[in-house]
Amino acid sequence: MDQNTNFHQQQQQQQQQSNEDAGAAAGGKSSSGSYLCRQSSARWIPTGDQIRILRDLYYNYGVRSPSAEQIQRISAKLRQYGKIEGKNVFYWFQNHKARERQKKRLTADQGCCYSGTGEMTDGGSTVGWFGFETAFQVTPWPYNCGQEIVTPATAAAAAARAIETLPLFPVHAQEEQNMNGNYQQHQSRRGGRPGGGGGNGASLELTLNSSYFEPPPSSM
Amino acid sequence: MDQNTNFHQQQQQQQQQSNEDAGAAAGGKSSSGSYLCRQSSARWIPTGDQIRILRDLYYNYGVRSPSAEQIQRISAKLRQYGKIEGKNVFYWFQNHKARERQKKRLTADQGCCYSGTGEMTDGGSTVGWFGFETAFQVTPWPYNCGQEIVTPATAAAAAARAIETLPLFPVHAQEEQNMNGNYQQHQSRRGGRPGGGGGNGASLELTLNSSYFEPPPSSM
DNA sequence: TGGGTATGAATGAAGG
DNA sequence: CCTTCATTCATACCCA
Repeated sequence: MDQNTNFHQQQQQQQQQSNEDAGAAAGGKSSSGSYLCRQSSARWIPTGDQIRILRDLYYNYGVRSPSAEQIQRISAKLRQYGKIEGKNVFYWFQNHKARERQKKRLTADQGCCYSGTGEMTDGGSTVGWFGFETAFQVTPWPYNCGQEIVTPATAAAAAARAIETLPLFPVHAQEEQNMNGNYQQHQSRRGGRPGGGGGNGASLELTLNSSYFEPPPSSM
Repeated sequence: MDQNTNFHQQQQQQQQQSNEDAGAAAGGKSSSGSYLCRQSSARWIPTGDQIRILRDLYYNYGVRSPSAEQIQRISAKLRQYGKIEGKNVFYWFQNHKARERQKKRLTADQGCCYSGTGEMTDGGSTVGWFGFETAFQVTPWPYNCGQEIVTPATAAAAAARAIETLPLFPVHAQEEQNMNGNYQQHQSRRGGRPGGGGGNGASLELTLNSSYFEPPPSSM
């Protein structure tokens, strides 16, 4: 029982131990197209190493939209760590990029700068979102008004060479596997006073129709 | 030990049978003896008011997939009732919609169970992608050393208007006594997730551009 | 205490 | 590209 041992990683690299997953590839997918029961993983479940590499390519080498050949190369490479297809790599980059943008879009925009509502005091907590983060590198996202991923030019330049030869460093795998999980959202006092405190029901009706049109209270 | 002492929030209308405002009392106590763990719970725990509003938007106003701007607005609004981030709102709608659908599907589905589809024997594994890669042949090297990324926080003004003009809460916000009778969610607790860090250590250096991979998907 | 359920969060895969 | 769907994991929280 790990009770509070909070060291569980946020990320879930579910199964898919090593290359070759039981059944799935072995033609086990035939029979039963029933949606109710998934006979085998219909979808690719990246292994920790695969994710590590992909993330490295993305953050350290600036790979964002690999071309077909690159995808082939990458997938071939990653295949060493588990079953994978080109489309998986393709989708991975697409999703990763899209989500990064989405996150940005959802976290800050109009206001530019945090609002002094009092709750948002924590700078880092608000940006938990996906918690992407290279295992080693850093990609300090300029949250807030920032609107760009830095990715040092060096890395970009290196990317060119990287892809061609795809160095891919020897993934030093061990220790932390929670590359993705690490966000610490302190939502401590979210309930500063939730409705319960004192008969919320009634007070609610007014708040909505009024504020919705106005800019956030105290924001900006 | 009272590990978490989760005093997150009161209210947790699982099945909102009684009422959200019911257990609101607890709020307010700050800092419990909990150490070692962000008792603040890693995940967002909506307050009764927040849920009420979200549900109202969902059921009474048909909001199902709010846009980024709407999400921001909504979250700003809900922030009055407790800490919340844009992603929370985003996920809330996504989950709510998905689950409603799933439920419906599960209950109304039993009649048609096809079994027998999946004609795709084990063959298409690696190549089930048809000409996908070919289609992407278009850009050999999209990323020059410059990291494109266009400004995100731009074209959005138009969409923003949507929510502003939305009817949004006339004055009565509640009464969405949810007509759901019983929830019957199946849960396939399959667990798993091994691999994690353990073991690779394979040196990953190599040269893909050589000829390790199959010939480039140059047109099919 | 443990099981069960509800639900937040994450992400692969597509659709448009 | 952006949005949406489906699935699954993780966890809060209830109840027996």
